[in-house]
Amino acid sequence: MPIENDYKIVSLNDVAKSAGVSIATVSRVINDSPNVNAETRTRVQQVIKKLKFSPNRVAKRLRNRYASGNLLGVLIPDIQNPFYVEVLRGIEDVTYDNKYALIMCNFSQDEKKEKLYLDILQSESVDGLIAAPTHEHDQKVINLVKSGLPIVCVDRGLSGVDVDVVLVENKMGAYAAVDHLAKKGYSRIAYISGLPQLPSSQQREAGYLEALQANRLPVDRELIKYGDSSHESGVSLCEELLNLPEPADAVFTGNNLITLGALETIRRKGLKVPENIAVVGFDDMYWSSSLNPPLTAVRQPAYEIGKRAAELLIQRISDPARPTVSMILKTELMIRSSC
Amino acid sequence: MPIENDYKIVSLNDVAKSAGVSIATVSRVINDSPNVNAETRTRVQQVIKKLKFSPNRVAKRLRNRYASGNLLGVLIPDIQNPFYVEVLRGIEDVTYDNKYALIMCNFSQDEKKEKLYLDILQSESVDGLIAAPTHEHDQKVINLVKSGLPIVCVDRGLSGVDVDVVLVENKMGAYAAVDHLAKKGYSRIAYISGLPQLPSSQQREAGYLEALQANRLPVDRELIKYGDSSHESGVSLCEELLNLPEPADAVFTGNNLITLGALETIRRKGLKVPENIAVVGFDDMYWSSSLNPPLTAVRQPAYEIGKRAAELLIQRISDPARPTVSMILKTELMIRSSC
DNA sequence: TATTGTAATAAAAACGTTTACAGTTTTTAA
DNA sequence: TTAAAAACTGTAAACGTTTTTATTACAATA
Repeated sequence: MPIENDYKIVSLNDVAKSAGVSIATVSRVINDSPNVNAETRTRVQQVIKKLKFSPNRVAKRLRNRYASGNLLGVLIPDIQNPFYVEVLRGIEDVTYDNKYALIMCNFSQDEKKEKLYLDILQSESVDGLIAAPTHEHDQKVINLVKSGLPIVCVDRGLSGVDVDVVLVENKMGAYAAVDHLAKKGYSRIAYISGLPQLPSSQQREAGYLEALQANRLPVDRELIKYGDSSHESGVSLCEELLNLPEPADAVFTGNNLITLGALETIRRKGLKVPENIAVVGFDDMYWSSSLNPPLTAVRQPAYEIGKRAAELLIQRISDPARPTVSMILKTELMIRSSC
Repeated sequence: MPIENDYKIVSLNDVAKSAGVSIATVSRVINDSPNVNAETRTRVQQVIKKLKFSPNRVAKRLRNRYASGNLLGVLIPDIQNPFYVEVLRGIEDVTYDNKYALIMCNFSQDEKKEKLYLDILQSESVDGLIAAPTHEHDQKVINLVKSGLPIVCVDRGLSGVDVDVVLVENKMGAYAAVDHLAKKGYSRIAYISGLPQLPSSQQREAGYLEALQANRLPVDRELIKYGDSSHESGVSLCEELLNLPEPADAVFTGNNLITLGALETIRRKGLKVPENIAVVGFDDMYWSSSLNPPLTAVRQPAYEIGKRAAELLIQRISDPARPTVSMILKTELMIRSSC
């Protein structure tokens, strides 16, 4: 049962013994405390180097539960979505520069998994957490915020509690996309929504509706489809839209994966974009221009979102009292050939 | 400086006091030890539930450094590469089912970052590690293997040391791709390689050369380009190939990102695939058929790789003495329209 | 000279677990 | 009835840190 690991890990104690000082002194040396004799310091440093000592992070975190263990957590809804991967990269670049380690957890839009990972993260005594909660009333995350754990939300806010949040102008982004479609002359513009309980889905729907109204287009409830934000949902819901008695002539897709799913269906049916049906997607990808046809899309500054979120989190950790902020980033409509 | 966290975490001690037993008994209850009175057990369980106690993983790991802390590490070379994301998903599904938590570290093909993360992982006392080393002689990983830490390598092996490894038939995959191009009548077939020190790059090159030879095509060194496995390298190296006095009429790209980069260049130059230049890529993506044109590619069973690796790792943790295995998975040529 | 202050260091406690060991009670067997 | 065995429970040590408190040596001051 016990795993034998013949490798003896070197501890403060080993260093202390070898240097002929107490462990307290060694600790002071590695933490750059003042009040340690220059001579002693160099001697200890030499031993540290010789024994290849590096402090055990686990012990450190156990001891200092309220100081920094240099460990952050990230809770990602869906690692298959390139948007979140970009966010992750932004986060990681910042945390790396600030010497934080990162526990990344992907819960695949599964609430049970989310809960488990939150428990684990808490139990690992992370110093802070970046999360995209499943919905605005995600009690588990709300409790965590209330408990005082530094948290920054990305992509989705949290209702009824004061928390840092980084997101984009979802409504305006959607408006721009749909307005673009309308101005091009399309009149039966569909919307394939992601999970309807997500604030972002709702805001995008609001933008969609507003743009229709602004262009004096009627709202046809048949043209609004709700899915679960997955690639598969894009495939099937687009299929439904095309099978309508009076099919859509354009579709605004709620995220990356939905877009790709919709394109797949359109291609399989042998239809042409934008001749038979125009497409504008929410979320841009660096290879959007290699799609068939090059995709017109609402670009979210995903990397930037991650970067900002990480910066905010690190700030909050060092100053838990600073007032919370909501950072709203702009979107940009990337016009290519799909509309 | 110290972060105030008003949330009092409930410990074994709290439960013990509240239940009127010793912490040892509580520990036995949560670990399903035998030899605890049924009555006591239920009483303790009730208190646990009431106080919402959950054991502190950090303390647990510190105490039991050679038993399981239910924590694994993953070291990913490039999270932007959809291939690794699929591998990650495979790993995560298995570890989740087996109640392991995962620390995922992305080192972006940066050796310094890799080293840092390895140190952290070790210092976090992970029970095991899944890694894709930067090259066969990655000393840091080799040392870790020698130290006795359970490790499984994916995508790339490790020379001179006995370690579990999961990879694909790179050479045969590449052969199939290039053979397909040759059979279609292309004669100036280029290869854009990823990082040349990667075993996988070398094996793919070997397959490329072998297929040329088998089809009695001459080897033109100008048609082999070495990059760093990035999207950017695909963009620029493809550009070079097209600017050749006698340009390539087909290109076999060494991975996902390179493929996308190459397609970008081709499109920007106003060239048509496959009329002006045929493309076959290594690595398939679930949206490959939505590319312009639908991409012919060598599919690696990425999810499967991750899944197998995680299974092997968990096996090894519970039985450190079992002989190491190399698991070689098959590739599949997905023929679409880019060639 | 006696006292005080300061700098450097050591000793010890604490973080939350698990577990070896010891102690106590209950059960079993003779 | 009693000895031995089994079942149960508690005590304390240990994991590797940081930090508070105590100790020492020595210089400065009165």
